[in-house]
Parts: sequence; C-alpha cells; structure tokens
Amino acid sequence: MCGALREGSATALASITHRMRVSAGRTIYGAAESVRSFAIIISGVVKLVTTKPDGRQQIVGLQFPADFVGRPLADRSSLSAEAATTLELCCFSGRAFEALMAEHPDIEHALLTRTLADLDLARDWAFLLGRTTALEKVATLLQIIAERLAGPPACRSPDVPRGIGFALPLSRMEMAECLGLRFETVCRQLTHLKSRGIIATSGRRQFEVLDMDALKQCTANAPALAADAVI
Amino acid sequence: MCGALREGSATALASITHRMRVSAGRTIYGAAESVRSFAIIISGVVKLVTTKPDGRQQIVGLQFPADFVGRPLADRSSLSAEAATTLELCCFSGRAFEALMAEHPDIEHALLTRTLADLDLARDWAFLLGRTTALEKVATLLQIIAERLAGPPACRSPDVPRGIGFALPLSRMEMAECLGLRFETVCRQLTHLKSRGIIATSGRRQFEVLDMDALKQCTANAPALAADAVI
DNA sequence: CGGGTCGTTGACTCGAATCAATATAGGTGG
DNA sequence: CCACCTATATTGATTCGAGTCAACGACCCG
Repeated sequence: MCGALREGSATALASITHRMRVSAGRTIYGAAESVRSFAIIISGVVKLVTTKPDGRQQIVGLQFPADFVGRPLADRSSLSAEAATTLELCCFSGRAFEALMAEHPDIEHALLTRTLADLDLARDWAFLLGRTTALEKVATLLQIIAERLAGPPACRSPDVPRGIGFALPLSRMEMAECLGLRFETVCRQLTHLKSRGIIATSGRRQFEVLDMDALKQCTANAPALAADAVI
Repeated sequence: MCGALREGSATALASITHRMRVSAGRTIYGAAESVRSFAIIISGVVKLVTTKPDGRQQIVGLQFPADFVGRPLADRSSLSAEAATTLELCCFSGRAFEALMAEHPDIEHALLTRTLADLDLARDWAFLLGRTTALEKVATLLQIIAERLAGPPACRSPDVPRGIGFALPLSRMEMAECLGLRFETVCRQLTHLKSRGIIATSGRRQFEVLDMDALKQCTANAPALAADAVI
C-alpha cells in the first residue's frame, strides 16, 4: 500500500504506526465491538468470518501479507477478523488514520483502489460459492493460497516450473468454512487430488502442488475431467 | 450519492452528466470491453453477472435506484452489468469522472464510502450462498428486494404495517442465478412460501409480502421452522 | 385468438451432508 | 526420549436436499 503513496504521506503514515504480534486463533476485531484500529499484514494470514446466532459460520475473505485489515469509515462491522496463523501486523489507530486520510487524499485514493480490488475478489468468491462443485472449490482455494503464499510466478526459480510447496494456513475445518462445505467433503476432495497426483501433502499442513496446470483444470472443469480422466 | 457532496462538487459533477434510458435485458458494460463510463441509477434495477466460458452464470449483485454502476480505476472488469428492468440512468464519462475525482476529494470520499458498503453487502451475500438452505435464500432475496423497492419502513404508512407489494425485477431464472439455485428450486420455495401464507403473487412478477415477520423468520431459521410449523 | 416463452409441478437421480468408526499427527508429561 | 493423549484428519455407510429430466399449464405478446 505504501508503494502507492507520495513521500510526505508515507512518512506521515509511518509516524502513527506500531508493530504488533498476534498469535494464531486470536480475534483481531469482533462483530460486536466497534472497530477502532487498522493494520497492514506483515506476515501471516487473517480470516474474515461471518457468524450467525445459530452458530453457522462462513469465512468471507482471507487477507495475506501486504493486505489491509479493518473497516474504515464505520463504527462497527458485521464481520470479525481472526488470526488464522501467528501474525505480524503494522497497526495504526483508527482516529489517526482517518484524520490522516482526510489530510492526504492519496492515502484515501490508495484505500479506494484496494477496496475496489477486494470487492472484485468478494464477487469472484460469490461465483465460487454459488456455482461450483466441491472439487472445483477445493482446487480453487488451493490455487489461490499457493499463489499468494509462494509469491507471484516471477519470484520463483524458472528451472523448477512445477512443484510449489507451502504451509496451508488453514485447518480442514477452516477450509470448509471458506468454501461452504463440510470438512469431511474437503477431505474427500483432497484425497481425490492426491490420488490423481496433482498435489501431495506431508503432515497436516504442508502442501505441494505437483501439477499446477492440472489444478487449474480442476478449477473450471471438474465434472467433465472427472468423467473422462478417472484413474 | 450527491447528498454527501459539497456545493461545488455537486455542481461540477452535474455539469458532466447526461440522462439515458436503457431497455430491459441490454448489457450496460461487458466483461470483455473496457469500462469507460459510470452511472447512477435513477429508476430500474441492474444485475451484475459473472459468466464462465462453460456458460455457468452467477448474479453477484443487484443495484437499485441511487446506486452507482461501473468500475472506476480499472480498465476492465470481470463482470458485466445488465439491465434487469428498463432503466433510467444518470451517466458521466469515465475520464471526466476520474478527473473530477482527482480534483474534488469529497467525490472520491463518497465513492469510497459506497464501495465499502458494497463490499459489506458482497460478503453478506457470500454467507447466503455458502451457508443457507434454498428456502432461506429465496426468503432473503424477497426481503432485500421488498425493502429496496418499497423504500425504508419510514416511508410506508404506519396504519398498514403488513402487506408490502412490489413488482419483482427478476424472472425465476434470474432469481436462481442470484442464489446459486435452479429455477425449479426457486419455484418450489415460492410455492412453499405461498402455501404458508407468507407471500402472495398475481401474474408473474407482482408480489406481496403478507407477513414480513414470518418472512424474516424464514431468513434465518428455515429448517427449524419447517419442522414445527408445517401447515 | 393462437403461439411461444415462462412458470409450475412431478418423478427420479445424484452430490454433498450427516452419522459413525478409525487413524494419524503433534503436543505433553513422565 | 518415549509413551500416551487428544485434536484433527481420514474413510465408510447412509440420508437428504437440491439438481435433473420431463410434462403440463398460464401468462403475455402479436
């Protein structure tokens, strides 16, 4: 975010920040309380969770390093944000940030750009939830996480075009909450992907995408592929 | 939107607008083309549609009168916007609007406020798609449309607390595309709501909510209610 | 008034949920 | 360091809600 700012704005922003560590599982802000501070993620993953009175939960977004966390210009949010992993945050107080935003239009502009991008992502997510099979959902989630955690393709060595390893920041249960599935269903789809040689796992959270192309196929074509490419 | 602007900004904005009529079914902007103009809806309803190569569609948002349509600060959008009904729009060219935004920070601020609200709505929608039954989905959609089309409760006469009539801006097929369902399923849930006396219909699109409280119950408790309140 | 689209209903199928039984990882205390 | 213990994960059997396929009916248009 700071990359998009002018010199003066960046230093003004830097002057009101402080670093913070949050351990996995902690709630950063809850639906009930008012949201009075913001942060940018240095490392770790945050999940945005909607919870209904009857206990049903849906993870409606994941925020990765460099992403913004918080809900500016509103006292309360219907969401809560929780640390999926241990986090390192760059925090600023809400009042100071909003005052700064009023003073430096480029900060507000950067936030608008980001919010519009988040909105696009949220709408892509709606398609995923509404119109795809369980296999497509799991494959898409793995692809998104792999891309965000392994960095853009340019960062990876070109001589190892396949085989992207990463530590999954979510439990099976949390994956299910992302995708509108049950965790048993997530398990079955992971087993399916493993048996087709598309991914490999070791331990509970260490994943490797062996064949990214095949994973992307699953992302869009699960039924057809399953029909003619059964092992 | 204009309500949130300063005097000068509002007149500057007004100077670059023009009115436009769009007939039902027309595409306002498509996923392929670049988006080079924006609009505020005067009357009618716009649907935001995601389409995948294999033909699957998901409506990821509805925009009602006073809402903003378009994707500022990006050349292309992954969505297309289509007129669900005949529209009356207040349009401005993209270039002029973005230039104006750079000059008048309060215009950008108003857009940010709106975009953040849209993001909240998109995330609520994700919960609906991922974690609710068919009945809850249909009931929620009817409730949202009733509220937006009938105006806020304060506008309705207090001596008729129940019975909100409106013309549904969507076909059964479009309702299904909103909710991640098939149109037959939407039909069955509507029949269910009618048989329980919660709504009434006349013709294909004229709806009346007879018991808003019961509809709101369905919104959150469909399974439990269905179990102990069968007719 | 006739034709065609859209909507409704019914019969059946299928994918994911649910219920249940193990299995493994990973942490803890001896 | 190892054995145990509990969370989490995997797999299996069965159920159930929504999807699919098909026929019929009603509304709206010309």
